[in-house]
Amino acid sequence: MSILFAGTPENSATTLEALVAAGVPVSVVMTREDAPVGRKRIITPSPVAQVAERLSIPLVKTNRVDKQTLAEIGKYQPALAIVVAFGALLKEDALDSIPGGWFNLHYSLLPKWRGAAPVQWSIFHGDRETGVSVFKIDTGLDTGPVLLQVPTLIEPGENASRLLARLTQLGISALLEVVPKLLAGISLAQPQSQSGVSLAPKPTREDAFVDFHSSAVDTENQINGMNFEPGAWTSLNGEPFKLLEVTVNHSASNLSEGEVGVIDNSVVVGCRASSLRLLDVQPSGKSRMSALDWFRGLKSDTVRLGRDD
RNA sequence: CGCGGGGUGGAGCAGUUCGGUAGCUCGCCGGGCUCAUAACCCGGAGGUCGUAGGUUCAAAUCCUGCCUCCGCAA
Repeated sequence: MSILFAGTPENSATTLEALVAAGVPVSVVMTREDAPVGRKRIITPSPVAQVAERLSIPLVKTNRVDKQTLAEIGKYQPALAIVVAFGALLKEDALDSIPGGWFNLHYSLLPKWRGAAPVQWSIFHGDRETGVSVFKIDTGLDTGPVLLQVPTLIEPGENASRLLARLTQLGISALLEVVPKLLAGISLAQPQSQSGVSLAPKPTREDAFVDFHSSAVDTENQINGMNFEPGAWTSLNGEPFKLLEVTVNHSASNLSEGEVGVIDNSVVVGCRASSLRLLDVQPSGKSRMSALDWFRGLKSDTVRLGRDD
């Protein structure tokens, strides 16, 4: 009895490594093809590929799960497949090709936030609770019956990167609970609820643009949800300006929306009827820096963020 | 060779157009004031101006190569 593990990014690689360390019999790994990374566009194997190579597990690199790919995978005769952020949809012939079926680890409490970016949108919309779901993949987008869900509270000020790190660990424990049962032929899948469905498409750069016309709470949720992928940003003198770490400011301010000032030794920007403290920022062409350092080096005293002049 | 912005004491910046003795806001160290302080006052340490070469009486500044950080775009 062995399994196929399919995945691509960092959190998927972490999961693969943990499963193997716990004794899960992974006989073959599928990941996306090497892709250009960074400004220099250096062709780089995915994090999952790197872990598979280090662990000497057979590796199949492909961007589409077609007949040829299925044939290659078939050589290893996996009893079932575990998918953690692979990055491609599976068609019916693929789903039928593995006897035990394909199972996905998804970072939300389905049917909420189906799609590519559940972590980002759960924070963006100010959810208090999220979690992980293990479900059996069908031809829909994250619509299959659920085997196990583990909830967790979203912490105040938690951004998508930090939440993903926690959910990765939670997901590992969920898989370690489910996979042995699946290998033993035990499966207790429950259909997803018809109500409470929401979609979590990959955020656009526009989704991550901050204009400070919303309340400080909503703006903080937007920034934390969009960090660090694709990255919350606003505009400063027509240049992009990244907002890396912020928190709601609870002391009084009379700053207008987008206006920046210093209050109680911290940099504050006005939002609708409220304000936000800037902690870490990144001006265009510069490395990240503390907001105080940034403000100290400015020439002008009147600074306004978020306008598209 | 995709477009673009940087590299100046520990941090963030000015100075470069028009070469001529290293500046600002902080931080740090010491002292003072204060019931006290992240506030205020006085003093101090700390810089091969990314790097290699070139031009010049003289280069942070002008010319050339290289290294490196970053924003877009992909």
